[in-house]
Amino acid sequence: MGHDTDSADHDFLAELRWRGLLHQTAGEEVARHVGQASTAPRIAYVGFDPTAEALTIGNFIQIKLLAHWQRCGHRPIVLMGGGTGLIGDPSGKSAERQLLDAERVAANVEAQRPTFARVLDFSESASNRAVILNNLDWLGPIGYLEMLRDVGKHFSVNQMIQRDSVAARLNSREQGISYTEFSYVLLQAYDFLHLFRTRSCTVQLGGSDQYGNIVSGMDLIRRMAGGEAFGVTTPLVANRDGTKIGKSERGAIYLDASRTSPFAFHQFWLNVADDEVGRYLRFFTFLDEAEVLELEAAHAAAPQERAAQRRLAALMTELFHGVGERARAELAAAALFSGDVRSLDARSLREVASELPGSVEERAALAGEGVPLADVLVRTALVTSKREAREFLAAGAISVNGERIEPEHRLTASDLLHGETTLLRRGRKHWHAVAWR
RNA sequence: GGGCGGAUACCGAAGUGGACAAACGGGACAGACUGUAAAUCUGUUGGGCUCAGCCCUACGGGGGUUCGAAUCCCUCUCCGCCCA
Repeated sequence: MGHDTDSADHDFLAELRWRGLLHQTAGEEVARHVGQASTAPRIAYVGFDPTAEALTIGNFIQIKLLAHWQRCGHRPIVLMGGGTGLIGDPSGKSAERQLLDAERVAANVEAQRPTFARVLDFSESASNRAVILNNLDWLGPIGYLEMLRDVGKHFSVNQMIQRDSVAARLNSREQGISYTEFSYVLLQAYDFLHLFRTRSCTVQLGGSDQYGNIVSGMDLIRRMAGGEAFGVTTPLVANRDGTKIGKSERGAIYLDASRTSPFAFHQFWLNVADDEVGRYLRFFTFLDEAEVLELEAAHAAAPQERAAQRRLAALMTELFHGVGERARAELAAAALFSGDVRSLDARSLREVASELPGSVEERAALAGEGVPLADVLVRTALVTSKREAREFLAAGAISVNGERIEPEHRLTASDLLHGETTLLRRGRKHWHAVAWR
């Protein structure tokens, strides 16, 4: 099999197509512009909305779009919406957005930066190295009159109100749409124009909800610069049942270790459903088609091995958290899911415990009769009330250090691992580390 | 502006003076079985306690009638439908 993903003779659209990441293209002969080996390297951008300080695996698809672009020999631009983030894109939103203040947006832009470096090549030596730009740099200084006169002139309100995202809000009595959000498309179109003029950027990539914004930018480039530009969108990636990818019961999965621990991140991928794992491999990893097909075949032959999920989890964790964290996550997973935590040595135990939610308890409470387990449980995230704690205990859902215990169990010194920690578990998957001080 | 109907737990939805922390369905959580899967079966699903029992808070908000109110009355808010 060819590991030729870095070579420039790869066809970007074909790459997206087999992965199921190609939704629509916009522009005449887009395939010729971006596709073949014979064409010159092109420049494309994706806009990112800095409404959160951390990116989720949902955002990763868009970053990955740029990565494929780069691996096909083209040059990617990450456009942080420091300016547009102050306004808010109405696309795909059913309610008016909360406006963020400029400092918040600036902070988020900075916080997101390192995540991009994990996926894109920013090295000086690369001829097609990625760059990060912030549209506040050009949207900030622009004057209102200038915007209305030079850019607004080219937009027809008649067309703007036809757009689904706008029409839905216009027809909604409760929500409505503010003039601010209504005008959003001018800014994004202007971004594209600006990048076309200053960076020779001719392609905008994005999710399918960005199609309208992208086409508006292409129009503006034609009208104001007499140039030709193109757009490529990805489908909305969702699970087969229509639910959003990347939501666990604890909320979104972030790419940043401060929001989602490497262990939780690893677990997320490991728990992908059988009938989704093939799509996940295509969507999220850089494995080539032959490797994916091979993994799928292996998985179909022996689903209980979950080779596909393991590979997926390993690749993703390594990509965002590095080899060391991946190894730690795998070690922790092996110990926790076998339930065999007693055999861990002190160092491994500490590492495993550090991957889990934890709390600190008074060591003195363990003396003599000890402390009722239920009382300790309420202070963990495993249960929400003492009543619930009793319920789980009665149902046999709670184990201490990997072993089932009686509902009336009291924690004593004998429940300490290496004299310092007790690992509690609810059900199969929910762990909590108690440190005794 | 007028008329009618409605607001019940995470969601849908019963209940129309006491046996209601509230049927039923979905969801969620847990147990069994498994592969950290799916399906299936079982249980739980407001909070507290000295836990086969007791106590507190709850049926849109506020007030009232009554020994007793999710249920009756007044009022406010919001939603739906019809008429202007």
